[in-house]
Amino acid sequence: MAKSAKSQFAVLGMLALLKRSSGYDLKKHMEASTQYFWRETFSSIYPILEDLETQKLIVKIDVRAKNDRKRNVYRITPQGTSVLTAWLLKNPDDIQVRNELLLKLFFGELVPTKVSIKHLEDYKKELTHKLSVFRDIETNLRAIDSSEAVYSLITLDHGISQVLTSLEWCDRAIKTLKSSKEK
Amino acid sequence: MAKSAKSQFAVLGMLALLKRSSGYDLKKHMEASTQYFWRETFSSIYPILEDLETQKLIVKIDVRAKNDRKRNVYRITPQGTSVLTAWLLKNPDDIQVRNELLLKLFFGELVPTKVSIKHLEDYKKELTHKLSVFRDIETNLRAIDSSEAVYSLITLDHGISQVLTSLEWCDRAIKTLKSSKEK
DNA sequence: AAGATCATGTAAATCGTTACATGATTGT
DNA sequence: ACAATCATGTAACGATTTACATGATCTT
Repeated sequence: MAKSAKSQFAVLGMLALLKRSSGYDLKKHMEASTQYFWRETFSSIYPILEDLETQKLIVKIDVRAKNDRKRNVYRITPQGTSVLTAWLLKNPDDIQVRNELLLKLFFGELVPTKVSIKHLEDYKKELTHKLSVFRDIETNLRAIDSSEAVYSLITLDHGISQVLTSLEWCDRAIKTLKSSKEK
Repeated sequence: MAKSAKSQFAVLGMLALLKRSSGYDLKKHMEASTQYFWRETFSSIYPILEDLETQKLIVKIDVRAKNDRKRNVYRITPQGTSVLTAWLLKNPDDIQVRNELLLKLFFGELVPTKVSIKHLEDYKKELTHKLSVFRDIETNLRAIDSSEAVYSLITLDHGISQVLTSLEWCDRAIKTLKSSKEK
């Protein structure tokens, strides 16, 4: 496996959780769970599945139950599990963030104050939407036995608390900009 | 300029703020200010400066004051300013996040609980360090006239509040994992 | 004299996104 | 019949990171 290959591990891990899945389903599951901290596209998933199969970390299995569509369903192999586990044990690398909003705000003195305020207000809308999506996911997760969803709830809690903090920060920033404008 | 070219705008914007700077100084300034939400490497900065010069968005200026080292100092041109401003007005794209810690936590059920707890505790250390760096920067910014540093303070406030929230989240997550372990 | 830091770059590898392409099946 | 969505891929491009490379100047 390549040096970094984070996408490969994302796919391998999802497959380990799902037990058996096609590339298509994998994507759909990620959209409903990891979307806000990790996403993959079909264009990355399919080649990765081939790669993983070549490395014998996963195998294609024949499931063609009653009138099922033709699709490539995979499961993880023992080798795959051990490669995945080794990665999970390693201390995660630093997240390299690139926040375009913050960059534009940092350059704020180069444009009228109202531009920065506009960006912040647009961002608030996004955050509010995100929050409602998170709340829905939370409701669904709490409906099933929450002890089964411990890890989902932890990552979700991260998302919710970050969003709430961001909303408060937006308000503070808007207030600061409005008052600095008056001077 | 290329379609996205966010790095180019980061360089162009820094140059606009600094009035005149070499690639080297630009990098140093970014390390002291935007590092936690935007970073560039020398390998990207130098080619970008050449590019921007070719496009006449910046010009090399001759500063060779008393025994100064030889270095390429640039300033932004009027064209550069207008290209930069146009970009600053545009609504920033969504941030595409990839958080490896959250991904590993999401896969937490595949490894012993203590592994996830370890990751969280390591992360807390990082966050604590980051917080102390932020506090130092804050002290320095408040020392100079804070009305001059509005935009720096806003981005810094973002960093500090995110870190504080993350620390609280870590504690909640660790607590949850410890209690789920007992069952 | 030596080590740190200033200062600038090139080349290769890696990685990720976007656009393109195709066809089957299901629901209305 | 038609639209939506299931399902899988390829190709091109764009962007970023890492490794490599070099030499000057400053500090101790």
